[in-house]
Amino acid sequence: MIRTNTALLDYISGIRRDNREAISCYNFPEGTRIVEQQKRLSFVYIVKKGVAKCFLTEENGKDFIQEFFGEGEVFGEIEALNDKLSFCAVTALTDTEVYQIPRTDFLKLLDEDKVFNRFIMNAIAGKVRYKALRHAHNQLHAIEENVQRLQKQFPRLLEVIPKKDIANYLGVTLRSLNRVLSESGKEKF
Amino acid sequence: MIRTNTALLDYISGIRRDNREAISCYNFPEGTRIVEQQKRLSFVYIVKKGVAKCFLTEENGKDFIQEFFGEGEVFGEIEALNDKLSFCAVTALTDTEVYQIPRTDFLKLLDEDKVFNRFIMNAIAGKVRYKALRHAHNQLHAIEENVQRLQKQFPRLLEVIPKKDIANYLGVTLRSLNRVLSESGKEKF
DNA sequence: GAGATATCGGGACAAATGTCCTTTAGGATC
DNA sequence: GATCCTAAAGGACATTTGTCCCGATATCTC
Repeated sequence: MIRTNTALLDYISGIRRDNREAISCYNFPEGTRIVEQQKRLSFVYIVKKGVAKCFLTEENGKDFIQEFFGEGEVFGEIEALNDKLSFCAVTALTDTEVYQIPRTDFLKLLDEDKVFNRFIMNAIAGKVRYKALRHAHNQLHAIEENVQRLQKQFPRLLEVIPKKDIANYLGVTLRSLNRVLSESGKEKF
Repeated sequence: MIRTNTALLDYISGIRRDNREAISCYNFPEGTRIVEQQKRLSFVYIVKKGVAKCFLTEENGKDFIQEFFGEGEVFGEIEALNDKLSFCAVTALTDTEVYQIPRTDFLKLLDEDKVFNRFIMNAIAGKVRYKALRHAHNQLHAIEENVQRLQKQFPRLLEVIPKKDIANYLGVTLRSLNRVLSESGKEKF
């Protein structure tokens, strides 16, 4: 649910010690936007601290949350590779620090640093696997089971993430989420 | 919907001319199973000819179709990278020929052949992007709009793919799919 | 030809989910 | 204090989707 990749974070921190001019670090206060949807991206980002949400707004105004990015998660790498416009926006859910790598430097690193290459390859592969399992579950189960799965993965869910975001992550309305939460509570009595 | 990657297919065909011992080619008749779910995979596959379906069976017995693989699509690469069990099964929807690359040769190619590395990186990145857009749309629109989107992407849809598979791809029941198909037909009169 | 089996189509009803609307509460701003 | 946001909670109702049927049709097998 909140994805992390501490091995990648450690590695990029190490690279940065030798390469300070290429990799910069920025702070985004809670609620601010890090990446816009449908823009050309010049950078690849890696979360150093905090949690960001990555989401897509459809033409009907509804949002769908792709992932919550925690420490070490990379974003912008898909766009750097395929040279298309960003298909998601990213905003800081808490105060968030990110490493920012210019696209050309990122591609050069991929090409010249085999360890980095493998880290990124694994990160992207992880996204495929995660999405595959998540969406299969979401499509084949009722909201209640999907919520329970999230709570199991991440018990502090309701304390940390606004309910509207949880609903948007599950692809349901806030009303429906509230309903299953209160009803599954009742059943215990 | 039916994904293809002819550039990768051409490239792998070229590699195979110099490397015939590593990359073999097999034929799978319609309906046969190429990969099992929850198994350790020893190979990475690239579709040479035909269409295969990649799907996941949940513990409640329901299937969810992840992708239809057409020419040049690669599968098994996620498992080769992360060394986990397969999370999907793959069966031949039509008679299907595949190139089969032993896992160790695949990883060696990734490491030693920068062009191949980039092809695979782009292929996996493409899967992330495709899934992100697809699932956002599916979660935020009604079945009818989702079917229309598929028909627009792939007009011969209903002639080529069994309805049950289309329903499983959309994560809905066959009954619901039939309903929206017959009702959206009626509205035109 | 009789008996399996698979795909397709759809009726009737049940259950899940969405839409719309009202209320409450707290924080921010002027 | 008045006003404006935003998040949360939930009632009432409409719509969508699923479940459980039954029947038709085609193919394959013995």
